[in-house]
Amino acid sequence: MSNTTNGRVTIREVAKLAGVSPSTVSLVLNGKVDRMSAETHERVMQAVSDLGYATNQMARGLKVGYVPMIGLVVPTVANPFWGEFARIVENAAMARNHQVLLCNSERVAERERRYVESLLARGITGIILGSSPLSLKHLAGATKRGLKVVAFDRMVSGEGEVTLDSVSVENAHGISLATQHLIDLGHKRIGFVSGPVSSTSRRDRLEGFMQTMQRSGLPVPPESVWMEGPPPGLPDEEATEIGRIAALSLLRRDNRPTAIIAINDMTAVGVYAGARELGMNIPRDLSVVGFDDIHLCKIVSPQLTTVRQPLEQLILSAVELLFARMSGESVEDAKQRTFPPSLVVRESTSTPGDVISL
Amino acid sequence: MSNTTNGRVTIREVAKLAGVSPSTVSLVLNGKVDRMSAETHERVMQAVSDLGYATNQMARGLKVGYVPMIGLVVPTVANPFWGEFARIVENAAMARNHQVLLCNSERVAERERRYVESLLARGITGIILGSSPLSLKHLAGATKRGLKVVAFDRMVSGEGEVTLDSVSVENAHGISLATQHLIDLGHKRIGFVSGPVSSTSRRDRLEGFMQTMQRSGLPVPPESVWMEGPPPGLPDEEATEIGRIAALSLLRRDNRPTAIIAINDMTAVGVYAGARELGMNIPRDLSVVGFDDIHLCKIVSPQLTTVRQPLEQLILSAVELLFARMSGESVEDAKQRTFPPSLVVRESTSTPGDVISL
DNA sequence: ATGAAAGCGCTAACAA
DNA sequence: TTGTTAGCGCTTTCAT
Repeated sequence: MSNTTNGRVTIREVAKLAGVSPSTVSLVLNGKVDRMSAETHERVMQAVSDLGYATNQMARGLKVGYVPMIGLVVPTVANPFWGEFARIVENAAMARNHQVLLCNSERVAERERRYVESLLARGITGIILGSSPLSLKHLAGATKRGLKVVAFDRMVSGEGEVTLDSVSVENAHGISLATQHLIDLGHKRIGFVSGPVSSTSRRDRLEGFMQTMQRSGLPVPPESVWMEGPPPGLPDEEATEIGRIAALSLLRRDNRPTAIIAINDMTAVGVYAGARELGMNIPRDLSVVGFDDIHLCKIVSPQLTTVRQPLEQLILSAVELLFARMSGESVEDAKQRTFPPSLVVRESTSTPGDVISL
Repeated sequence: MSNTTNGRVTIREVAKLAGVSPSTVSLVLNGKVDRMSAETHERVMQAVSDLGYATNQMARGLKVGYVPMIGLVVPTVANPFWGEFARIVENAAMARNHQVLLCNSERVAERERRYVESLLARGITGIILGSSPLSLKHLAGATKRGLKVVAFDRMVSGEGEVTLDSVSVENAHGISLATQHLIDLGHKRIGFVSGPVSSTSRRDRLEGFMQTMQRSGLPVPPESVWMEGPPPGLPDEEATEIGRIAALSLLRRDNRPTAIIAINDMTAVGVYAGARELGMNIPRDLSVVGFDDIHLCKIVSPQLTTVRQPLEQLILSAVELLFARMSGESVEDAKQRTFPPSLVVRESTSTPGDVISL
């Protein structure tokens, strides 16, 4: 295969073997073969495969100014939702011959900024932003220098803010589906467990909840919506922990809710844990609904009723948008694509029973 | 900040501002300041920060032949175990100023090979192999060309095989802990759910099970060991599905096992699902133990008894080994580090009750 | 203690 | 239709 002593095969060796110049090889490699003799083309291809040549991406990247990679910034792939997310992004990127550089922001803006800076230095020109603080000021420098980013949270465009493309599910509508489902079952006191409302998607979900309750004339006492952050010294899996703590708090109150809507599935599973600690049975004593529809929903007991986010579609759309931007295609500015959610009723919701006393 | 029209700041501009030559700037950037006047050093640093200079990694990589990145190959980060794994690897790499390029092999060797090929082309010189087919023939080319790899499965060194570094938990011992725990509780018919024995870690776990049973004089009828693969058209989460199917099969037999040991936690959770489908209660009707101790163990109900793998330690050790190899430090050949597992008893195991009839 | 020069492997005008 | 040439931005001898 290789005939160099130590390193990899270069374009010159291919050229020599094929009896052409390096630039001709480059032309072939880059598909610019319109006005090339079929015979030359063939010879080059042969040499490439004989030598097992593969383009040195560092050299190519230096020359052309970019590299076939995209960045993926998520809070942490230790959370199964983001794990699934990352997997789908990777496959979509692979279909376009790109690889993905994984960045777990751990939700700290400074870390995110440093990551983005380093992506730029590596010649990456586009990133997918899974979730991010409400403000994107820390990314302003990068976007100004040409970094394309498409976000999953629809971004607020405040003053001094970057406006950018986004793809998202209709969050408010999704939650309203969930809320209405519970109301239809007969629930009147419904809790909402969110954690910090740190993104537009969270804000929209909360809003959808409030509006639907209001529409049905049901009161939402402030104590029934949980927006506290994770306990300090957060464990790796903050979402479940928030759910657990929140459930403990909400369910110990007089006039406790008979149902809880969680901001996402992992949090809902945390609510399961909290309710169990109090000896409650789901759904008999408490109905729970989540958001996202991760695999886990079908595994936990009882299977979780949730709002399905068409994740694959969303991501495919995001990746498509990103590649359009990266290749300089003109896309109307700051496109916001949204997709419809759907309610998936499983076992965790039922008509409210008698409220058990603790 | 930047004073170029469009692109990034280069080393020449820094040099100009500092009134020195580009090579001096490079020297500073690479910490070769032993015999440099403090004053020059200072001026360069100042210019770097004034201009917000950041090294172009493509150019640097081209020159030096490698790039501050490591590859991470796992079956799929959609599986929470590998998600946690990836997160820890990323943090460890970050501590060494490296980033990680994520590769979901989906357990297909050809895909793995293509990935590794492309990592090489990008100037990556080291990878962590989370799990891999038993044979590593498909990586022989890459290792021959200098790629360093440390694996999590201890690798068989058959003929024509690559021998490489590995870090792993004492798998057989871990399972023997689990098996003995069940035996001590009074279980006599214990099932083992593995899925395909495709790696040494799986092989070792199975072995540990067989030996411990034998030591106690307990028979292991072949039907009580499940080694079938995922159903064709595998869903994204194969591990849980294997567990579910296996449980369904094992538990429907006469003389069904009163306890099941699963090859890992996700599979154990799948066993939960299967048992539930049959109306069984865990641990009353069936004891279950897993392996790994992922976060989920504490979330599911009942909390899963499992064998804890000191994942953080393992990964830190692997990354350390990898960086030693990458920097050409002499490490004895094909180092195999192993770490001790520990049993974590939670709620999913108890003394066997009467065997319920289905 | 610092600078000049060469070149990593590739691509893209421009020439031929 | 193909080759020549000039860098991309950086590091690294080798001079000074």
